[in-house]
Amino acid sequence: MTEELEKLPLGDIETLTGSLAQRVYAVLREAILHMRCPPGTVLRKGQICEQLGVSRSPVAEAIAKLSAEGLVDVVPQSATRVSRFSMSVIREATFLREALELAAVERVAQTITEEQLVALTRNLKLQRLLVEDGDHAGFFEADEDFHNMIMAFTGYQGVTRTLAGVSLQLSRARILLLPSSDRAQESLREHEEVLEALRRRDAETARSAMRFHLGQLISRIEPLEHVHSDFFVAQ
Amino acid sequence: MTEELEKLPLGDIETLTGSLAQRVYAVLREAILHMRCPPGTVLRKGQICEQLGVSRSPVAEAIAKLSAEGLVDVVPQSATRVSRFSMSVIREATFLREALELAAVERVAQTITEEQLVALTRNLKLQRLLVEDGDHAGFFEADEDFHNMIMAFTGYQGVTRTLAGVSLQLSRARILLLPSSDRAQESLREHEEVLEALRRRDAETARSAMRFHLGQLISRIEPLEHVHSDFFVAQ
DNA sequence: CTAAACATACTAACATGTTAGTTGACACAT
DNA sequence: ATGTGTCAACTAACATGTTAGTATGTTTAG
Repeated sequence: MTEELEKLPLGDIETLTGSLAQRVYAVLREAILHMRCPPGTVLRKGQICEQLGVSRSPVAEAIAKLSAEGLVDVVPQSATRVSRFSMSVIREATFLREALELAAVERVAQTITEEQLVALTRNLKLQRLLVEDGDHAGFFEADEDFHNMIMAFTGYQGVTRTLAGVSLQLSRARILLLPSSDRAQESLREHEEVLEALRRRDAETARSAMRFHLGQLISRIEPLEHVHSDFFVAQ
Repeated sequence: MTEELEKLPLGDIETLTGSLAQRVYAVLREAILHMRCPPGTVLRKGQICEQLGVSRSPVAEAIAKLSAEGLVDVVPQSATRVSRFSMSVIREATFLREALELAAVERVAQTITEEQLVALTRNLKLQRLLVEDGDHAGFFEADEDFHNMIMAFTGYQGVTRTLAGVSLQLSRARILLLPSSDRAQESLREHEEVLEALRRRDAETARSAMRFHLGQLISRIEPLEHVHSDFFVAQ
């Protein structure tokens, strides 16, 4: 038996700024969200320290933060694991995300400026190009940008951040959907309907268009529980 | 000059459970939320360690958590202060709270059971008694219970927790309103209207009744910026 | 052969020593 | 009197030593 010392697939800490603890947090979070550390992976403090070349203090702080966000499960005195998906947590996140995005789009419909409409229009043009090129990953990003822009247009700086925190698990699960992204076309169409309603300052229609659009995600995530059953908690 | 060694008004750590870090966090958080450590108070790690009889590690972890929640501001290498109120943060929290509570009440209107209606009715009876007794603090609690019960009735366990995190600053500011709580009467009336709509399973009316009710708070908080200007950040 | 008890190795949690950045006071030049 | 530079004291951030709880593998009793 060769003692296989598996290295964790972590990014480089040198390229980041901020305190050591923040950088360690960013590296771990990125690896978890992009599924390079799949659910169930055991994270050992000692190993992380060695690999990143830092001491245990900043690592402990980073893990505490990840634990608060629900990205890792800490078993006291024993082990730390990347948390598995839980359908109930995902359904909850869906509810929260819908609540926030609907409130945002309703408000933005009443306050949106010409410049903001131009920016959204430009983003949708980009989305169209990416769909035509079949660039799934690119579309994924532009899609997130579209939603984030609307959140930002509420004028509340922290709302985007709150949404990000709330729907962390959702974003993580979304990555699993990337390979089968034939939905981009429809998604684009739904985005256009939201924008169309915003152009007309029609809050009610914007709301229902967004509600329909967001409703598509959960029905695409639910089958994953069986496809990737090892990523989900036992029920 | 007598060297005044001001003790922080912290609760006792012995009475709590969980890891040391969790207990330290709970003690600090409680002192901040109840304004025993008013905004601007300087928290020194060394002092906290000495007073609670713990080492710096758990204190550091606790402060990191409070910092993430925005209850304290850490100035790197220098000092940690209890954060001051910021009207823009409060307005943001108001927006988020409204988004979540409206979504919740809308959903609950469609799913509420008889037992849940009974529980809410009982809570409102209690509220009425407390108003008649002029027990402001008691009403404050029953009021929070009412809202939390509705959140809990969504069936999403984490939603109540998320709301609590989101409207932390709001709760803190609400404490300042306690002395002048002649609004309890009206507040009770508004609660009754929400419950009435829930009884009829009328989601739309429940939503607008809740929206009206929540809208009252921000207009009562805004004047505080001038009354307690030392608790707010300079604008 | 099975199950329980014990020993061992390993981990997170906690305590404490060390480093480096910030602040504020005071001296000094303008 | 005022603005600037230096320095000392203090703080959070980081590193490392220590403790205690958990899991696992082995041994031993039934």
